[in-house]
Amino acid sequence: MGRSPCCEETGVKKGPWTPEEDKKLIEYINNNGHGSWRRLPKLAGLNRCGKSCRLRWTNYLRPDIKRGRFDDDEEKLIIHLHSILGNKWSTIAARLPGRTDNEIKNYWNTHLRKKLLQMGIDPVTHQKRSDLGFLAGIPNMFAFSGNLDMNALKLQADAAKLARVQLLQSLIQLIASTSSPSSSDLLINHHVYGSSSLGSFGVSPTQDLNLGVGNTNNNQEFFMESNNGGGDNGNTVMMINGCPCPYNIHDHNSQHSTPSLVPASPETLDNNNNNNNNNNNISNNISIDQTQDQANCFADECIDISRNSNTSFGDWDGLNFDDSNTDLCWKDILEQIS
DNA sequence: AACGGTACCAACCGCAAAAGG
DNA sequence: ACCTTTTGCGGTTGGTACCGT
Repeated sequence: MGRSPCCEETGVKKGPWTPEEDKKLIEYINNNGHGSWRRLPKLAGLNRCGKSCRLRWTNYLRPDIKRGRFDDDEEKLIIHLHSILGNKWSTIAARLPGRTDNEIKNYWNTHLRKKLLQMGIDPVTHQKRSDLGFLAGIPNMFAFSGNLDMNALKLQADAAKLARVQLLQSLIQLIASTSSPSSSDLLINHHVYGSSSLGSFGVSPTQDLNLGVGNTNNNQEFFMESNNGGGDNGNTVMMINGCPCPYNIHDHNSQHSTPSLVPASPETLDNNNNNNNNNNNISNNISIDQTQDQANCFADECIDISRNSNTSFGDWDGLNFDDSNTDLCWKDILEQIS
């Protein structure tokens, strides 16, 4: 169990390897194998500690090492494996031929971790971040697609789509948390056909559900609960804190039309109160009536899109986050909540 | 051109498990 | 069973390239 003394040796060289040192190490290992790493430096004529030689070989000089950028599939696999294994870099590296644990670790820390953060995903837990702090990063999130290589385009397009879904979720969550009791007795009731998962993004199945439609995890602060398995074929109710969201954004049993706020029946209210009184434990910091109208337009379009979506993000592209002429008014919503 | 900030990544450090005597 | 040595791993550091001002 004792520590290796090799790196405590004095007089051994540290720092970057020279081409000459690399050549010596490669030639020695090609001819003799590495054998004992501790004895290798002396046998190979290198003024390095064995540990340094081993690291140089395993992380850089090994002939089967694949250099260059990580492609899209590798990125997806790393994210997926990290969601399962955590920082088990060597285990993750074993699943990516030609990649070293050090390389994957570096890539995670410099690229993928930031990507997930920008998408509002906690890179440690791979869960959606429950706070709204990531909204502050939205401008970066959408500017994110400006400096890409071709391999990253698809992943980042997915990331942008995910961000949109999460933005919608957060907006509705915020509206729910800022309503007054007099204007909160409304019920979201809409229908979603098909599913919305992040499978194509490479997040593990358990995380897929947390991010989109179909989650039944009551720990989620907000999610859409889907009943796809039953005869109702995709009847979906928006849920907040495990209870039906107390807003009627739009009833999609009828044809698409200008949404209206429909007070829920007393029975509905009672049920909601019984399910979770916290939903009415709320502050009222913004003009909820105005924001609700805007949110209704926004959510209405989202819901329509989700009705027609049958794969990962499909028609979420149809959400217009940029057009100032649109009646979505999402920017206004953001301004009001900021 | 100079400077400061940032990103990247090779290499190092220290801990702990595995292997060997 | 115990101790020492070796190896592997994950976190961190520091040099350097790049970019914006």
